[in-house]
Amino acid sequence: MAKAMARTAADTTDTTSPQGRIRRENVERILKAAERVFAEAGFAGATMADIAERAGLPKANLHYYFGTKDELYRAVLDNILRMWLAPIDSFTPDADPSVALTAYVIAKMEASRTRPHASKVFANEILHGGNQVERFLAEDLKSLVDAKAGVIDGWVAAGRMAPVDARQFLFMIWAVTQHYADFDVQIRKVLGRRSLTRQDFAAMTAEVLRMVLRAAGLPEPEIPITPTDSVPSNL
Amino acid sequence: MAKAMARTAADTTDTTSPQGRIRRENVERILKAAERVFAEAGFAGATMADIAERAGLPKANLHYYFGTKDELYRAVLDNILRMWLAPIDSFTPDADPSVALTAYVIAKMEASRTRPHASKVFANEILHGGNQVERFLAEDLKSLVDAKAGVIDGWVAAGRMAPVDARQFLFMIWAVTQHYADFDVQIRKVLGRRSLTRQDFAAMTAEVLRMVLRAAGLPEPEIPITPTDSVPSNL
DNA sequence: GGAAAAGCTGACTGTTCGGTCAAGAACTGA
DNA sequence: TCAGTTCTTGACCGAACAGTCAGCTTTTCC
Repeated sequence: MAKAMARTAADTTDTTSPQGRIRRENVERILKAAERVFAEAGFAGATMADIAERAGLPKANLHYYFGTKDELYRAVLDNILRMWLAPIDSFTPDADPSVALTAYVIAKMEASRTRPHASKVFANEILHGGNQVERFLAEDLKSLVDAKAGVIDGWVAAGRMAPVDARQFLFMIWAVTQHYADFDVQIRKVLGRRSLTRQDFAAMTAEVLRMVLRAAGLPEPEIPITPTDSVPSNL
Repeated sequence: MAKAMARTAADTTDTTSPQGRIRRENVERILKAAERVFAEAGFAGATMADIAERAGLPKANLHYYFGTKDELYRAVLDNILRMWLAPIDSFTPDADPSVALTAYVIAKMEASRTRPHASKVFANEILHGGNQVERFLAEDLKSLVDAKAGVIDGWVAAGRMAPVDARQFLFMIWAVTQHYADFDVQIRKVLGRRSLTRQDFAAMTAEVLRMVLRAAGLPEPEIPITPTDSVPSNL
């Protein structure tokens, strides 16, 4: 109950405050370890001891920075949600549908490749009722989808892409791209691969893109996809 | 350690044996309750007490039929896996791609509608490493996918559908259709619906089908989809 | 250099949960 | 009817776990 206790999850957001170097570093280490453990074991299956071990810190230290397991979990989720919304910015009324869709699919596939744990934590949360993200879904995400569905409807009305139910179309993109992170085990086993390389992802991305563009009634790109290694990460 | 203890999960499979009526009924009740609780809470988050309460039986009774929580979980998974493979039977070399794909997508969407808990339990298992289904994935499912990919490749080679990577195409169908069970919370919140009715599912199925057929370069169906209520369930 | 603040942590606690057990009730078949 | 089998269940146990805390060290800032 020391005064320091008051500085917890919420402060993670505040990257401008002059919080100590030590605090910042440790919070980051803990969040990184927690994201991984929560992804692998789910909220209930994860233990503070596991997370502590992965972070290389004693368990009591976690409780110093994050009062409770719940608080730590919410901090991990916050981190993930903030990242979730960004890449769809490419959807604007004036944008070329092909270009916007291509950029979006590539960004989502890159997210699945580079931050699979984040995707899994989110999937796990939704799967088990999403109580922790109810507000996010019903407000932030809904607003975004409403807006972007409007953009897509505009594209359709202008004859720039085939008629689709904009919301279902977005669901399809999410489902397919996130599948490569969330169901990686299944994909690897079915393909008989031990792991999915960057090359694998490049090929899968190209194929997903092809199918998505076809579903939108758009011509397939001539240029092959070259994945970059630069994906902004706030973790 | 009574002799009866030996009759556990494995017997669930054997529906022909003249096992007692009471046993059969209770095993079924427990499996049904367990599927639901495991779906809602995951393996670690589910408690035997929760399952017992949902089944309307004392906890010790569960341990009489299923020795351990692990054993019960495996029985639930077994039940689900058996169901997983069936609907893709419509993929045969001589079948019409449009008809086969339509039947498959409808079957998968119906599974998501009528057995969402099963889908969630499976998703949860894969999400957390799939240790319990490793053999299923690497053997049964891989064989099936290899075979059906061959069928699809044949369709493509015969010019009966657009060129696709058969395996990625199957992943897409799985991802999209299962998404409606696994991510139902997200879908409901984004659409602003309290629940998804049969009519909602009919509309979503039609849209998914349209996108899948387009992705396969096939003409869209003239006839609207009319969902049936008859989905075989072995639970 | 020194005092206050921030950070650290081993040892501990209360609770929850999977699993056990022994004694009895209900069912079965001859 | 009766013996054997199957089924039932409250009470209990040990392990695992989240969370606490008091006393300590390190850092910060004047």
